[in-house]
Amino acid sequence: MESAWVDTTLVLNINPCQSRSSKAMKQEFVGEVADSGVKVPVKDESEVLVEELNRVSAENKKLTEMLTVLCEQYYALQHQFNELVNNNSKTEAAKISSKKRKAVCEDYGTNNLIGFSGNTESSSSDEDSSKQPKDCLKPKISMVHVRTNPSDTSLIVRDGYQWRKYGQKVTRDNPCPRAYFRCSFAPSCSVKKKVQRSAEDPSILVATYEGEHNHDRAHNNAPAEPSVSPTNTGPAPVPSAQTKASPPTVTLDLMQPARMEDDANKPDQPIDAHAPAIRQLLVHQMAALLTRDPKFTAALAAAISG
DNA sequence: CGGTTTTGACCCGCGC
DNA sequence: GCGCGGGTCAAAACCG
Repeated sequence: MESAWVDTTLVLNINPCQSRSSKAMKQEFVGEVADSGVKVPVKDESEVLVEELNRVSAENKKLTEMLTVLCEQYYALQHQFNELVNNNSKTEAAKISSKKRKAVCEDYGTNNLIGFSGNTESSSSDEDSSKQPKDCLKPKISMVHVRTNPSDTSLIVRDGYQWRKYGQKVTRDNPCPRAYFRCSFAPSCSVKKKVQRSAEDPSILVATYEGEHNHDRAHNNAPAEPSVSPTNTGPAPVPSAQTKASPPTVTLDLMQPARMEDDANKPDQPIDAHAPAIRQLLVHQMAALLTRDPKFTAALAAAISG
């Protein structure tokens, strides 16, 4: 993806001059002259158009601002959640098994939440305690659920790190293949990542991270998805801000709104130094996704002009 | 040409 | 012991 900062202003086909053919406009003028008998100055019409253009531009700007605010809130929530997860994980970091083979503590079928569920090995949830494998003591494991476009068949979850795919397998419980990735940025980094589509909802990618990165993100200025904390011990959850393909609705998979209250109650939450860049990237991505969808732009243009 | 992806083969743990 | 299935290896293909 391009790294350059791009204006996030939505380019919508809402220019009244373009939406109306010149022929139609001529006829309109002729009709006005014929009906009233008084020539309507072209200047007035152009003023109306300019006014309309300004109004649409203001609307456009407002939408962009709303998007930015949304991204900020999303980032703040994600940062807060990741910190909580990391704090909980440190208490259980001692539980590391050298065993190569691990039973996978994944429950894709019951977990449809979009977002980040860290440290599934922490077994803090009592519902899994009964069926938890006995050797489920392994390096830090976390899961990230990412909503993607269902038509997108790639198993790529961009999280800011550099991954090298080393295998793909079709598992029994899921017709979608599972891809295996290894961190290729540092040879000493043994973090692995498994990515598989959810069996229930193919639009959801489930990424399972094993291990901890012993390095920073691959490229700090790279157009990667915002990592919540550059020195995070776990994976960086990916903002799932994809547009739904078919309906002209936009689904932003953000955290529960109730969490915003928690965020407001903790003003001393440390803010990542990369936050502005991340926000910009988020806005950029969302805007790009939205503007790429002709249905969305058409619907938005209709809504604004209507 | 070097890094990445693909893909079939192989390894190994687990259940029967 | 055997078969199954998940995970990994490694050679070939691909790509910039």
